[in-house]
Amino acid sequence: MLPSLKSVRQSSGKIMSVSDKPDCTQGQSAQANVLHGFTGYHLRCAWQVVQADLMQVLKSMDLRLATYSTLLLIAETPGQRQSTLADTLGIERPNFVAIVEELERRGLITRARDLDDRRAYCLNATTEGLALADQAVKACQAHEEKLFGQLPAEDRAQLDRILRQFRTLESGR
Amino acid sequence: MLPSLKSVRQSSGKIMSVSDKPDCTQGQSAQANVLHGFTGYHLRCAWQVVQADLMQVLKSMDLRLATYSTLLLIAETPGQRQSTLADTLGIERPNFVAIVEELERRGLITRARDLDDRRAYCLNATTEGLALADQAVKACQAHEEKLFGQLPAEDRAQLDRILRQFRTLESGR
DNA sequence: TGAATATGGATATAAACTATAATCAAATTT
DNA sequence: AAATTTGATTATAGTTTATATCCATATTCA
Repeated sequence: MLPSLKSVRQSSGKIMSVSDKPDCTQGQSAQANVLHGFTGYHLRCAWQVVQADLMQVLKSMDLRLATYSTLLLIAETPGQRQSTLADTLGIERPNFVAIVEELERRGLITRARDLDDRRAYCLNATTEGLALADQAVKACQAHEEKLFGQLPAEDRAQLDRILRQFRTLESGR
Repeated sequence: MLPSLKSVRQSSGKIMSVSDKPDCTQGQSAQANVLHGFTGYHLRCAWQVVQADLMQVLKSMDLRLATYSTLLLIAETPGQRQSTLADTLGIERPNFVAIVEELERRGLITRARDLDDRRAYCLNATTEGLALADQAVKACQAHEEKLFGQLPAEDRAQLDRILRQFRTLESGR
């Protein structure tokens, strides 16, 4: 999706320095990267680190971020319709079809026709699905501990609080 | 890339409740979403908000996240090679070619053969490229103010500090 | 020196993810 | 009853990311 910007080289050179002639002085290694002045950049870097590890964890259960969050949501709120779930997850309905089909094929969820509206399906997790969801959540908790456990408990709590507040402020826009 | 999980519905139901028979009780609306217990989830949501707005801002200058960060890096560290830049940005070299070609085609950067290694190019920003980079940075600063300006200054500083520390801890792994 | 190997850049290609238009059946509206 | 809307689906295209291969130049080393 996006360049990862993992380890942006540091630069000491002046920002936006003009160079008329081809400048091939490599390894001059800059010290001040403008991006480092952006909170958004740090958010991105942090999420990238988390995502990379998370995808590894989920891969061991043959789950992707999309199938994981879908399975979890169905397990938590049984009986919901596909379109409702897709909206909740912010996934386009057409793209959601394949995800649901995969989960059903793997016996993790069931699709039952809604008696009140025969066009709609009601999605529910099977026993196996619930078990996998449970297992996945535990794995993700361990993953979170591994990643964020290094932060001082105080900072970790602050981070959570501030991110929550940010979202609250933004959603009311 | 991933489901956005924008507005995960809240649930009050017990987590992982088993449902043997098709449960079509819609709108039961859950209160406790396991995902809300994960810092990684909040990071993701926050980044999504920032990203969406950022892309809008860049779009007005006909830039994407990839071209924006590439242009900025070239402007800051002139004379670097393509492969070095690609590595720095975490972009696969083959995918980087099109990005560089676009920037060159638009007259924002130049590619000069390295005299020491005639296989390599040295990338430099043109005057127009530097101007656009400057403009883009200013636009992004405004965007940051708009988004994070609502947070208490104290929280904003904390957020920055903690995210930086997180990255430092993770990079030493 | 000359053959083997490595590297910078490019091409081709595939997989994954995201987005839009259109279809079908069932529901709702007028 | 006709027109419109909605849940689910199909078809399709655009975007991003990843891998294998190729060419030309550099480097290594027998």
